[in-house]
Amino acid sequence: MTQRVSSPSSRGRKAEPPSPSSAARERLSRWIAERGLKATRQRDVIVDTFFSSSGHLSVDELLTKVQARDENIGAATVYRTMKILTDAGLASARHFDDGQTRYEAAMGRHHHDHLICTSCHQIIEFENERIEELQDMVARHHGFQVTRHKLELYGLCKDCQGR
Amino acid sequence: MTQRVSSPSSRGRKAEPPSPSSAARERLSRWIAERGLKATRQRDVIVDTFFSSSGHLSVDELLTKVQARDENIGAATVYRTMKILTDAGLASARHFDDGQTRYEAAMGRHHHDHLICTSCHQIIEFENERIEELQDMVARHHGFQVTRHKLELYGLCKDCQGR
DNA sequence: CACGAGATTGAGAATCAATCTCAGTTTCGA
DNA sequence: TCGAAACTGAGATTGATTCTCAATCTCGTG
Repeated sequence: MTQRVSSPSSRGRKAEPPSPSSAARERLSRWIAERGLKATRQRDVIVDTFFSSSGHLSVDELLTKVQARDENIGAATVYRTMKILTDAGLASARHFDDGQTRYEAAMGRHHHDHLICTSCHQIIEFENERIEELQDMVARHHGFQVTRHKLELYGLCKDCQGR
Repeated sequence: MTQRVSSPSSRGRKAEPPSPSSAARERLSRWIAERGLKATRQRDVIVDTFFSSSGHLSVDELLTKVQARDENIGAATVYRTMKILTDAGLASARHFDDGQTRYEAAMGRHHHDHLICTSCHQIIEFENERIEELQDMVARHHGFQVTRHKLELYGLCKDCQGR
């Protein structure tokens, strides 16, 4: 909210640094081309903003950042674009218990779960192979074929426990 | 939707079995009395309907059943009553990925997690002490103090895999 | 048993996130 | 350059849940 993307005082020059998300952007171009979609300025701004951010962004947070760059971009377009990004496997949607969909970059990332601080809303990611194995065991035991799972631990992070 | 509670062809005889929910109802009376709330006919109907059902009921499903007994009871009252039941620790709210809050009876039940069939929407409960332990380990490792967690495995149940 | 303060109720309005509609705009291959 | 088809923004709509409020009900007290 108070966070603002420091607009790089572009003076026409576009330094073109090898952004870490360039691979994602390429993949998106391909995805878009492959199915007859179209590349648009709005999508570029949204995708760019999304990949230059980190963490688990809600649509609202993303919209705010996006509108700091182009105030005319509407919420519907952000929703639509994030859906495309998700379909393309470049972002993944998360539904924590605050009723808002949050997105995180997914470029070749390994599956992981989350620790969520209910006080400061910090989100920590973790992976635990052993837990995954046990989950598979449980599923197998019930004849279930699991396609995805969700493991979320809610509580107080280190910093929020004293207070 | 097409599912209907098979009315047990009651023929007048009501064996009066020591309902498993009577303890819950007593606890609720106490809870209500303790904080100056009031017992009402609507609440009785809702609570009764809830405890005579099994599984993970959505508010909508519960409302339908409730209105079969008293068509004048409104949705708001069902929402309000389930909130009380939850606060009293007699029901617990679950938020699976279908955007509806579902409630299950909680009377002295042990914590458990869920396997959810994305095809027939069957929900299977399970407990796994080992997973809980590992979760605690992960939390500890991050200095987190976990207050609750959510583990849901989505996929196809045994019956839905062939089809 | 009647009273009455305060809790409860139902209906509809209000919220909130997310989706849909639609008329005007933009993209991109021919 | 053209035009079919995809996009876009604004505002309407949906769906779940909560809120508002006037009318009603509950329950301890006299």
